[in-house]
Amino acid sequence: MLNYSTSEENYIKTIFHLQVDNDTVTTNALAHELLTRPASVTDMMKKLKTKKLVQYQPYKGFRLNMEGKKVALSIIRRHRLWEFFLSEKLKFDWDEIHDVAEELEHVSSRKLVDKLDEFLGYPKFDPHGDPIPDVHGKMENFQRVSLSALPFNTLAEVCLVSNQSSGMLEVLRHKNIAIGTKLEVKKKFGFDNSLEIKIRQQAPVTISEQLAKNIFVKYGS
Amino acid sequence: MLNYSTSEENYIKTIFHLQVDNDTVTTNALAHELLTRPASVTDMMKKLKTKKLVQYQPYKGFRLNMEGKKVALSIIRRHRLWEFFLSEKLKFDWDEIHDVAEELEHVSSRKLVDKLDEFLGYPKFDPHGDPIPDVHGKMENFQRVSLSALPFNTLAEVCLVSNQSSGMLEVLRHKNIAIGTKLEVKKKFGFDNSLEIKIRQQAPVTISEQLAKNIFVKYGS
DNA sequence: ATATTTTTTTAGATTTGTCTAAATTTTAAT
DNA sequence: ATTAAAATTTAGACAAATCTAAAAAAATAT
Ligand SMILES: [Mn+2]
Ligand SMILES: [Mn+2]
Ligand SMILES: [Mn+2]
Ligand SMILES: [Mn+2]
Repeated sequence: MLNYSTSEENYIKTIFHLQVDNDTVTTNALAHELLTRPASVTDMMKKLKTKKLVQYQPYKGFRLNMEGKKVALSIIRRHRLWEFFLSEKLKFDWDEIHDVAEELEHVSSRKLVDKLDEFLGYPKFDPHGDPIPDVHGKMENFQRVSLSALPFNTLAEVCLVSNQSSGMLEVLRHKNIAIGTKLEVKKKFGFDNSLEIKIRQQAPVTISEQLAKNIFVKYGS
Repeated sequence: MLNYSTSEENYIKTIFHLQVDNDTVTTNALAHELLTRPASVTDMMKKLKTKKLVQYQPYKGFRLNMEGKKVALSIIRRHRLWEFFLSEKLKFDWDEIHDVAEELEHVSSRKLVDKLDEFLGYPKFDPHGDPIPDVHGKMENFQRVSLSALPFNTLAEVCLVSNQSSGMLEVLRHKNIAIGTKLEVKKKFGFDNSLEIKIRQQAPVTISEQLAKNIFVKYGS
């Protein structure tokens, strides 16, 4: 895989994210996302086309091709591994890691990334719950977050309980929650950050903030 | 402290290293060191002068001023902390760390560097034995390396023994070596990498490779 | 179907960092 | 003191990445 400039990488990565939702990516959308001007996007699309990373016909929008997606995944891999490092090892707060990772992701030594991955224990998800691509670009196709970070009215499945104390297990059994349980969050009470959740046919249940933080769910396509 | 471009930082750092030996740094020396052309150096010196980081009069060479030195030290701090990280945590070989650190040093988040420093346990020396500047730019003014990395005929002082086993201590006592002993390496036998060392008035002694690797000495201005 | 608005592209300029070739200054040699 | 050589600077060009303003194309509205 060739080396690309920081600017090229930022374009490639952002196209990747945009084309998940929108089949074909528009000049304006990309310009808006990258805080740049449509004219700059057009210039870059010409360049990425000659480098055979995107399909692009003037006025018709663009998409990454196979090679483009491979490059994008390797950038996303670096970004999320660094985010994990910053959060897990350096104890950064969640809201501080993104901007730093945005710079670190452009240090492109293959060996660095793979050794970092090993050092971190091959994590599968970054601190935001987004899946981390492995060496081959493969990753889980769902998000994994704590219940307190799950968007409302989104069906999700319990996949992990971080605190395994007997007290925790007791309250889980009482509320009818176990690995594999499908649920959604209906409401949050700002007073104590407790959540009202709904499991299939059952009546709504209330969950404390502490409990919610220790229950991890997966959701998404 | 302002932010500087990668290119500016590489110039600043290299001037710092060159002006240790040479009182005033020349255009050619810097161009040679940075693998660039003298004309490019002149251009950059004009810029660094307007940014008040160097003293520079055409044809007279240049030096970093106080602010320039401060910036240089913060770049060297980042460089050496990352080298330590790569070697200590990611288990890179010594000869692979420099090029990667050359890139990582330009990620300038202050918080990142300070948290990395903390994570690493505030190391005082990088894997090459070069001192690491602290948050305030202060550092030891000597090198610390294992005896096997000490240049020939350089007076040095034993300051650390990494292996404290009784066998180790026995052989050290027998050879009259202790913390504070002043010595120099005279010769290396390629066959088994053993070293001939000289302690003050005493007759020369031979030291095995294994032993040499565990004895650390300090030397330099 | 035409006119209007929005989107996208082109044309031309700018900034940063680099280069080569030529001019200038300094240093060294005769 | 001249002359030759070396070091440095200037002049002018170029590539990368960006911008503004104008032109062109596509989408929308009447
Ligand atoms: Mn992120
Ligand atoms: Mn980025
Ligand atoms: Mn560097
Ligand atoms: Mn080093």
